[in-house]
Amino acid sequence: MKRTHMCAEVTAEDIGREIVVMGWVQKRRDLGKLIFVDLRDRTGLLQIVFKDELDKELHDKAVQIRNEFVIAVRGTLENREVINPNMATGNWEVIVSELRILSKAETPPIHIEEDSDTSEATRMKYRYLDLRRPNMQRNLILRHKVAKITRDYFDENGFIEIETPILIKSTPEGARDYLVPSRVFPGRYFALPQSPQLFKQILMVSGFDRYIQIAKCFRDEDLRADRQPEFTQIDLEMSFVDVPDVLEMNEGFLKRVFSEAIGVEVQTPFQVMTYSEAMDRFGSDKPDTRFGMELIDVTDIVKNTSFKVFSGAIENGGSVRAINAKGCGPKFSRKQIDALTEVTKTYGAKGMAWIVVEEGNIKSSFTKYLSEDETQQILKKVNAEPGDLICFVADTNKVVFDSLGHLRLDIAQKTNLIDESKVNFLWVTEFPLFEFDDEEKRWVATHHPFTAPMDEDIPMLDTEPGKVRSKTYDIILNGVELGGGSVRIHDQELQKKIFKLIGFSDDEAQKRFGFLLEAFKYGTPPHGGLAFGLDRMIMLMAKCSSIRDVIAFPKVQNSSCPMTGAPDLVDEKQLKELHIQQVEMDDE
RNA sequence: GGCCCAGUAGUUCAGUCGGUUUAGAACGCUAGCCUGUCACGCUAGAGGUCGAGGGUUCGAGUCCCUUCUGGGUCGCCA
Repeated sequence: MKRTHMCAEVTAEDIGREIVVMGWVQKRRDLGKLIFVDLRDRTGLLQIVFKDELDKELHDKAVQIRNEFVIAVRGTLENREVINPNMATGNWEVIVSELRILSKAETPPIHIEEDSDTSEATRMKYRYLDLRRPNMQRNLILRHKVAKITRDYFDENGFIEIETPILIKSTPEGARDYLVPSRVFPGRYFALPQSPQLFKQILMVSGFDRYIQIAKCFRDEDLRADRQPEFTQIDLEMSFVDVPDVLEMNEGFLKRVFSEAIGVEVQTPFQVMTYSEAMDRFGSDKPDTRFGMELIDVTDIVKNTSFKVFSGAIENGGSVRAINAKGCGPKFSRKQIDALTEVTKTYGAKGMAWIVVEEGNIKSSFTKYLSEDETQQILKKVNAEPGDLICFVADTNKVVFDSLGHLRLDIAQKTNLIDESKVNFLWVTEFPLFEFDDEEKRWVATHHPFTAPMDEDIPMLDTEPGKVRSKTYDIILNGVELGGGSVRIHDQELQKKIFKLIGFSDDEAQKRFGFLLEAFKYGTPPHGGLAFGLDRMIMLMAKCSSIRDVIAFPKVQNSSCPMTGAPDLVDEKQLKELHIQQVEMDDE
């Protein structure tokens, strides 16, 4: 038998024709002398019918059919006696003349249906069954579409797709590397790439002008709902560009891919916000701009207050800021406000001060320590109205931003403040070039050591490196970091200066990135690029809450794969070839 | 490494204060009946290491300790 149609692709024109369809048995309804089977393939369902009166032998065979059997049927497509309006192919059915049971099936541990409520553990172990579910199939088909549109768009804009190696040299900064032992060189290791960063810059030196790759990347760090140890980036790099060129090209890409893949039309150019503005207004470098509740700085008002929690934080160089949860006063009990305090403590706050505004009265955890004037000034500054719940954190700026930024999201979620239909793209730009690493007591590159400083900030490299802004940009969608990149340094003298600032001696720089520095000696175009997290992009497009749902075979939280049992022990012989000896671990 | 949630039939769950003969329900599964079902229906039945180990107790699915598994999160992720 040769298949003529996919299940859901039959049309009215096929009525009366003999067709052959193949697939899995979704559901069997055995009425005795009449058996209905819903046959499923990638496209959907089609009802097939076995009638005892037409062919006794065929009917007896059909009695054996069970869920998830793989069968092939030949038959005639007919109009149904009773139409099912809830089914795409509900007008028709196949009157079967020939049946082949291609494969039997045991009762599956996962029911194949649109919304499974099966546990993650079972889904991961039986991933092949989980992937039979229509929504999982849709997710992976969407992923395929996005990959295709990506290649089309960048191809049309002069980008060349080039593969970079998976076995590379370890570069110590950044995330923990996955290592691969060398058989040929005892004691030496390849690393798996955390991103193709250095290779794509070298491709610019090679003159390819524009590079694109849908690249697998690896980072040996702990997992999250939106983080897997191996993940996929849409990675690109362009020559002879500055920041606006990169932004424009990628806005075009996002506009196109959202339109073609999911029919969502977005306006370009996107909103652009500097890092410093994002932190100030939202306490986050990836603000969700679908709602307000922005941070309000009350430091000036309480600078000289006798309330030590506030004045002490300010004396130590910190600040006091608030968010006003409009109308949330009556919605939160004391117990729930305590829960909000716990949220802020997660991010290092020592506590949270609050005011509930009532008609002609306020309830508060702290205003008794303030003067009447200070309280009134605060209420005015935060635009307090009856019904408002105002939350304050006083600490270092880092803790204040972190805790209030997350508290803002937490309250918005709890009170359904977020308009889920919004698609808010946002560029966050001008991240600081350096951060001070308290442990190592030195400046480290915020993005990576090849990121260019803003031209006008270059003079500050010598005086105030912490204030130097960089030519960086992150693309944020509804509070999720979708990607980021930068314009790179192409000037050798400037590069040397940066290395020096982050405490790399010439020797060290040579040892770590020598090949790149060597390449830069032979004529380097100005260049910059960006990488999108493909998994996250698909997750948001498919409205999933975990990237596991858009990856065919993801890892679970401890980075293992329950389906295959990886990672696993290997033969002693394999280890010997790789010059690896197992060391007994001490249990302490 | 820390904190939080969950683990009882193939699946999803209920199981009260530690005590009610044999740990229940729904779906699924098995068998029989059924000619227009599509949440098919009806009848009967099978199915349990209550994640594992230890402890407390006259008595543990229930309390305590340890551990495993899955999830969320902080740290981590240039």
